[in-house]
Amino acid sequence: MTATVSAAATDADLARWAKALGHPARLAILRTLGAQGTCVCGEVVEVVGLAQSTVSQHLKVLREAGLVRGTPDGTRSCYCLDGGGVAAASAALGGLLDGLHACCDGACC
Amino acid sequence: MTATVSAAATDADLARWAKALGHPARLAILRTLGAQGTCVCGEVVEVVGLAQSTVSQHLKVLREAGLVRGTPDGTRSCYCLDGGGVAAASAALGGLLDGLHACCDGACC
DNA sequence: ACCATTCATCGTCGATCGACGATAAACCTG
DNA sequence: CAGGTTTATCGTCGATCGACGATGAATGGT
Repeated sequence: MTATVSAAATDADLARWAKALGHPARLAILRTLGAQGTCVCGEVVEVVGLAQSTVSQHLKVLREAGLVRGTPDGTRSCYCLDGGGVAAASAALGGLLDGLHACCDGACC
Repeated sequence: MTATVSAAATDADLARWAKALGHPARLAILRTLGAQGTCVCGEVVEVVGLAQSTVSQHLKVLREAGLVRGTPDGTRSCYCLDGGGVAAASAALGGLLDGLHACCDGACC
């Protein structure tokens, strides 16, 4: 089932994912999309308590980072988590962080 | 050992960690610190190819995010990865991303 | 004691972010 | 077709980022 998670992630990819995650509002949006399965922008607007245009901007950032997919559905827009993107980001970030080992566990610094 | 990794990470913590990771230069710095066990700012400067003041700024960001520790060592500064911080960030980010499940695997969006 | 080295900080500059309101486009509904 | 809804985009504004050079403080070496 690990379809496209194996693509080597560059540092630019890592940074893009991390940057997209680096804002509380976007975390709230991701959680909202994941928890409720909510797909409608309007509901996200209510949950995060920001202006509709601001939420739209954050959704755009998340979409361009590949963490969220969205398709227009009539007058509304259906936004979902991009499972592949989330998995790739998780693997890449986890791999990065877990691959780091401190040179000295509290000894030298 | 893994003493304080269990502290509940807030969204603000998540965002701070992710933000600190959201820049290629800082990823390079982390990798440099991890790979070589390098502790001296000057070496990091050479590796990442940025001005010394810029690297110092990035190191400050990483330190304030809790991913790196640094102590002055004579005229130099000894910078190391903060194993606890890195582990906490990894656990928190991984937990967040792995806890998200798409409402529809490619079906609705 | 003097000088060289190393690093942190300051000031600056352009670029980007984050928020908002306003507006436009697309789409149902009556 | 007219009116209402939903969303994306534009323009704006202040704040922050990211880069640099210059400066200063602390230390080590001669």
